[in-house]
Amino acid sequence: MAADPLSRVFSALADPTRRDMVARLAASDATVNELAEPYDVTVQAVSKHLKVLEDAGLVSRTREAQRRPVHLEANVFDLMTKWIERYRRQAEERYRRLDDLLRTMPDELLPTRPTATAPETEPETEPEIGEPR
Amino acid sequence: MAADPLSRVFSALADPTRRDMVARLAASDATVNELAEPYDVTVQAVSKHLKVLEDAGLVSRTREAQRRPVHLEANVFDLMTKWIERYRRQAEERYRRLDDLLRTMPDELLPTRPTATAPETEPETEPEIGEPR
DNA sequence: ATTGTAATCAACCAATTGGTTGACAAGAGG
DNA sequence: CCTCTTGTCAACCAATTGGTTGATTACAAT
Repeated sequence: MAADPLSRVFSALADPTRRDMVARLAASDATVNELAEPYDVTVQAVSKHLKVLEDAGLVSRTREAQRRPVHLEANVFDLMTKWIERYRRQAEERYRRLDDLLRTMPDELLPTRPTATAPETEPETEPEIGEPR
Repeated sequence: MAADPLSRVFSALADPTRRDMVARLAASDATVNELAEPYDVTVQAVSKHLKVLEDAGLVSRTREAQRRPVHLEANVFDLMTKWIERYRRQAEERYRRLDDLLRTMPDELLPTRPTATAPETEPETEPEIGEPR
């Protein structure tokens, strides 16, 4: 159960049952049994799912008598949206630049894609990347 | 390799190597060998990673001579952001309502959390949830 | 003290995952 | 025609995952 935080969050939400639990927890806190009720799996399986969500920081459990109400920690969503928006924006910026280039270029100069990386469209800036492995 | 589209996208991004590839593809298209270069795994492993990204719709390959340049399809990000934003907003809305309630409630009426689901803070609307499984 | 309820722990199992090596297909260029 | 480059396919392997059953912990209530 190693892995960086971002991987844990993405991985936790890669399961439909877990996503459904998150969706329901967005409406209100719930106990493990309440959460387990709609699914046709054992309570133990749901408990395991909750452990995954908890390890990802998406959920917290505050013990209260013998019940352990589960609470959604929605702020962790920011981790993902930040990552996604960063590269989405970068890709869009890239399209915009390519569009500009094609629009201002005389038709007879349009290249027939000599290689995959057209030097003009890729200024080779930003040597740093997201996560170096 | 079944699973719904959303699960595939989340799952594809749950791997650091795959996320790094997406990050680099946001800057420019690249061939499989170019992509494989920074990582100390075989080209075959990278090819497998690309298959996962392709199945998730995050990436497309257009064959071009014997090279197959890989291209990022950034629009698929919307699938995730839509899902995330929906429940993030719902959770925030819930906090807002709870804050309002506590602020307008006379101090001596504050309950000692009799059960996890306080009826006043959870109007029981919206019986439909994300994905019923 | 006994019983019941809520939840977790432990061991096991089948399927999936991320990696490997080795063989192969498809072009490009001599 | 041969060879090199680029990439995939196939079979295998260890580790992880999502599920099960059975036992156990921790309270509450009778």
